[in-house]
Parts: sequence; C-alpha cells; structure tokens
Amino acid sequence: MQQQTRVRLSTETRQAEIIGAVLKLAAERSPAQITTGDIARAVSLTQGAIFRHFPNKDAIWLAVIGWVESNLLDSLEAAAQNAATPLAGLQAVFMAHIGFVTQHPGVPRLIFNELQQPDDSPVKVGVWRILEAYRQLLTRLLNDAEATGQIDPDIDKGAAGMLFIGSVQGLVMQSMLANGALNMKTAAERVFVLYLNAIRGTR
Amino acid sequence: MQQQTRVRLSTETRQAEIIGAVLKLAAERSPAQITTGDIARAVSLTQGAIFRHFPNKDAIWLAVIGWVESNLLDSLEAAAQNAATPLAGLQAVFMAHIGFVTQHPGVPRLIFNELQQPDDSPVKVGVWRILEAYRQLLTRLLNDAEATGQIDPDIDKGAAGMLFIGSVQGLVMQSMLANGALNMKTAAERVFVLYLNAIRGTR
DNA sequence: TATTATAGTAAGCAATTAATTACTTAATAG
DNA sequence: CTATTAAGTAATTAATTGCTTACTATAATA
Repeated sequence: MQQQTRVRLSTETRQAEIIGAVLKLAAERSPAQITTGDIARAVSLTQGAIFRHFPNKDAIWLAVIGWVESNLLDSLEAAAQNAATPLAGLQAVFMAHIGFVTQHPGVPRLIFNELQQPDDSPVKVGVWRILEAYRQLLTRLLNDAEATGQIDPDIDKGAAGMLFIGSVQGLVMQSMLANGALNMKTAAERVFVLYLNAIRGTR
Repeated sequence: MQQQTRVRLSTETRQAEIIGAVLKLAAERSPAQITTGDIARAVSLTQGAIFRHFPNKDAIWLAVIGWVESNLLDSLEAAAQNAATPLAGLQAVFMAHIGFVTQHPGVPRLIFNELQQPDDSPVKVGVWRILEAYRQLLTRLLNDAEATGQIDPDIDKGAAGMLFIGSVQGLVMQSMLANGALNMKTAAERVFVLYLNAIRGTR
C-alpha cells in the first residue's frame, strides 16, 4: 500500500484552515456538536493533530470569533464609508450584514451558540466586543443623519440602534428557521423600508 | 441509617415536574449541556428514573417545546383580546412576549438552541409551528389596524410582521448578551415607539 | 548533507453520558 | 388482604469525546 504523501503545513496556515473548516461545519451542524474529530476530518488530519495548532478546543472557538470580529466589522465599516449620505450608510450597513451572514451561514449559528455560555466566558466577551463596535458605528451614522437633517432630532437613538440590530438578528433567525427558504436580500430590503419610517419620524 | 421515604408520583405529574426543571435549568446553563443526570437531580430522582417518564431525551425537549407553545401563545392571545384597539393590541402582544421571556428566561435559550438542529427535526418543526401561529396573530391585528384606519394601507404587512418578531428577538438577544443588565421592559417600550412610527407610515 | 525543530500519527486514557436491566417497593383496585 | 401495576433504584454498559503521549518523518536551515 502506497505511503500517504502527507503534506506538512505551518501552524499559521493550519490555524486558518481549521477556522475555515469550523465555519463550514457550523453552516450545517450545530456548533455545540462539532467535535475535534469532525474538524480533523474536514482538514484531512488526525484528531490529535488539531492540538498541535491549538492548545485546546476553546482556543479554536476564540480564534473563530476573532475571525468574525475582524471580517464582519471591516465589511460593515467599508459599507458605511462608501455611502453618499448617513441614511444611505445605514442601509448599506444593513445590507452588508445580511450579505455577510448569507455568505457565511455558520456565523449566526456560532453567535447564537456562544450567547448561551456562562456569563464571562472569553468567547462571550468576544461577541460582546463585536456588538459594542457595531453600536458605535450605528450611533455615529444616526448622529450624522440628525446633523444633516435626514432624521427627526427627537428620535431615541439608543432605541434606534437596538431596533436596527434586532431587525437584522430577527431576519437571520427567521431565515434559519425557514432553512434558507427565505430570500434574505428581498426580505431585508422590505424590512429596511419600515426601519426608515421608524427613524425618520415626523419628517 | 433511616430509609429515605421516597414519594412516588404519577408519570403525568412527574412529566410536568421534569418540564419545569428543564426550564429552570435552561435559565442558567446552555440547554445543549443539560444532561439527564442534571434533570434527575433537579427533581430528586435517579438518572435512570427519568426514562420511566420519557422514552428518550429528545422526547423531553419535545414536551418542553409543547409547553412553550401553549403557554406563550395563550398569553399572547389573551393580551390581544383585552386591548381596546388593534394598535393597542400590538403593543400588548409586544409587552406580553417580553414579559413571558423575562419570567421564563430559559425559553429563549431553548429556542435559540433548537434553531440549530438539522432541518426537519421534530423540535424544529415545533418551533416553526409557534412562529406560524404568531405570524397569524400579527397579520390579524395589522389587518384590523388598517381596517380601522390606524395605519397606512400601503404598509407591507409581511415586512411589518417580520420587523415585529425581529424586534422582540433582537431585544431578547441583546438582553442575553448583557446578562440581564438590560431593563427589558423599558427597552421594549422605547423600541415599540419606533415600531409604531414604522407601521403608521405617512399618517 | 547532517541537524533540528516541529507537523503529524496512532494508540489509548479518563471522564462523561444516554440508555438498559434486574430488582425493589409504593400505591391501588378487586 | 392480596395481587398487580408501575414508579423508583443501583449498577452497568456502550459509545463518545477532549486531550496526552511516545513515536515518526518532513521541511527548513546550518
């Protein structure tokens, strides 16, 4: 029997491979039931080999959250930058978020999962950091929209931020439940029209 | 050593006890890591005894979903009934939902968890049934609101339903992340003001 | 080319967990 | 009072899973 020509990659590239594999697996299974054996199979390694690149399983989740943090936030910031007006920026961010989770269906599953962890677990802190940055981005856009007279100054901007994030999360949840039978982009556009009504207020 | 006076209860009452215990445990731990041993301890039975009342673990989850289905929907329907106008009904449903998850913090955890299951698992179908009934209730209220001239007839009612459910889910999610540091009732009231803006449209 | 650091393997360990089984005993109907 | 039903126990089992360890072999480099 021919000896398997096993390729040896650096820890750096293997870590990236593993993160990618976890995201792929999370798009199908529940993250809670992804085993180190599953991950190993996905990257064509033995189960034990995984621990050459991460000290333990938790470290893998942490790395994946890190990946989400930078990639999601970058794409949202980019969307905001390229928009002509603050309100257009909000819409761009909304659609960019929907686009991101459509392209990476494992991400919301991960978030929903880490949400359940005990209070101050490192992964949960990571999710919290993401949300905090998100809120800052929204506050900036909402303040700009007020300054340029695009929205009613009386609008409760804290609530507007919660409603924004809630709308996206709600859409994602309903799409997960519908097993992808929901056209996310169209649904998002329709919901965002209403969101605009909400924050425009009387004007 | 004194023999433990062990009380023997009917399967019916034990099932109810077990459902209650699961809800209580889910308020603290992630449902995915609640073991039959945990449940047994919570109702002061041995682990094996659990299987006198449920054929397997999945049947327990199914029963809990059933409990949520009837109790949540009943309380939402009641809220809608007792309201003076359709819009007041929507607000009552909104607050009733928030009140329900505040009183039963394990419920959203359960929902988020079952959401991740493979496509057509019985539990997921159960969650889907709940959402479907919810949507019907909302559609009814929105149509009534249109008929009585409380909202703009041009409003996209499908989107209005999605935004409603999304808002609640989003609030719940953010509260889970904040570890209860968020005052749900106040936040809900503030967000609902914006929701009204959204569906009232131009009028 | 020889050396060396380290990626990868294979086997296995300790802990956990859902479910089963043989037995015990409380409740209850006849 | 007795027989039967079924709730509960205690011990066990088979499977799973995260992680370790002793060993192998490859890629980089001196």
